[in-house]
Amino acid sequence: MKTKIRVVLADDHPVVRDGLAAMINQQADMEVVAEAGDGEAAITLYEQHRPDVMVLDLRMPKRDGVAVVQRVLEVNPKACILIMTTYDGDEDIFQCLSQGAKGYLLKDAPRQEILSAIRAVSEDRPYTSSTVAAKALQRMAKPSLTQRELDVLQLVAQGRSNKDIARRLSITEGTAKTHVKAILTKLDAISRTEAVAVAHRRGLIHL
Amino acid sequence: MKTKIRVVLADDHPVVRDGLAAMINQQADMEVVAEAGDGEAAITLYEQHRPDVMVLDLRMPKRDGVAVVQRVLEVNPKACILIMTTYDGDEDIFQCLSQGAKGYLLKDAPRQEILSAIRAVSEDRPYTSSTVAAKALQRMAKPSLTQRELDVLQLVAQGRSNKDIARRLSITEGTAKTHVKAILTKLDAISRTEAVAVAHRRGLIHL
DNA sequence: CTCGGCGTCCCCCGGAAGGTAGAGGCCGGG
DNA sequence: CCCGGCCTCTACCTTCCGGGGGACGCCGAG
Repeated sequence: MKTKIRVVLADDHPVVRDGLAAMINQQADMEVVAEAGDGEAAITLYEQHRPDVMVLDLRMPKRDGVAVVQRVLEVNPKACILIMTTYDGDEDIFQCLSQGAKGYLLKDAPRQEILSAIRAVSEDRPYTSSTVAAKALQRMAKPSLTQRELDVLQLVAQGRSNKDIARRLSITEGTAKTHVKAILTKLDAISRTEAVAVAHRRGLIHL
Repeated sequence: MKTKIRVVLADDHPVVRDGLAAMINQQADMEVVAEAGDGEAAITLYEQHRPDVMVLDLRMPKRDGVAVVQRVLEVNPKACILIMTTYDGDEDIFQCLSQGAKGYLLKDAPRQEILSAIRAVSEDRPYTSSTVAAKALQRMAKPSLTQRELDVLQLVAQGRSNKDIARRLSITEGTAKTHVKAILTKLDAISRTEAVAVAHRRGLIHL
């Protein structure tokens, strides 16, 4: 038999780590070599162990998944990273995937899917669950917000007025309104409140 | 040795169920007798197995935690239910606790806390993690929304205009505005968008 | 270089939102 | 029984939001 697939886990919930570890160690062809509870530990442990696969939660303390992917791929561009998160429709997913994460899974995936995703990624084959693939296509069609618009959107989501947003971003109220208008158009929303709802659904913002 | 504490798990993530099951079955004094992936199964399995403790996720398909708590306590008012969820600041928690759930935990709790919570609940002692207890006290001080206001809030959160809200609830626009005003006052928000942000933070609404 | 996207700024205007100040009906608890 | 909370409705007024334009400098891709 070949050597086992060495896996590092990163998730802030001990319960989830235990679950994955139990699931993985039960398999003959893979084993967990380390577990991290936050983003920084994840990076450290990756460098220490150089595992074949890293299973990564998107939402973590200290550094989120996106930052970890970025950093790890800087160190080792061939790293095989499997993203695992609770939410679909999350913009962060696409950031991770376009940055080079090899796979993406939802936490509510059945055991079998999780395991085959790990195997796929370990062989450098990309794995993306079909629901996510579908979302990706939808997303392509839709206009994306600029960085500045995301800044504004963030403040809009906090309930700030245009005037308030302008003050915080050191621009005029007129400019703030221009950005808000652009956001409304791109998100196909009638009011700022609806824009927030849509943006949240798409994972453009995290409340 | 006494008979083991018999536990039923209910969570929609296979990974989490595995993690809890592994953690629990490793203990000498407890065992998992059944696992449910949604609310309906949870109810069925409870009635079938009559476990000493039921560990319940708040967010589940088909029936959410609140409904399950209600139903199970109807059948057996002495049922020991431990709520376990990802989010704090969630209004549902208080509904569950006031309906008779015996304990509440966050999913990011360490192993030891989870296990001792199960033991406490199995002996009919209430268990509430300190962070939640603190929130409960804060909540007491704050004004609560009426049912009608929650209805309106739900629509506000979807980005509906006052006129739209009025139409959907079969009331006049003026009345809708009255409700929105009350919401703004109670949530201490300046604009409807801020109200949505606050309400979401407090778990009054789920987007 | 030229074109397009981005960020910044400006105008006008109608309509929606939010603040103020009431008032009547209905129901449950003291 | 009467008080208080809730839901409903009303009118007036100010401010803000959102739709429609147009304009400028900057920068990077073609």
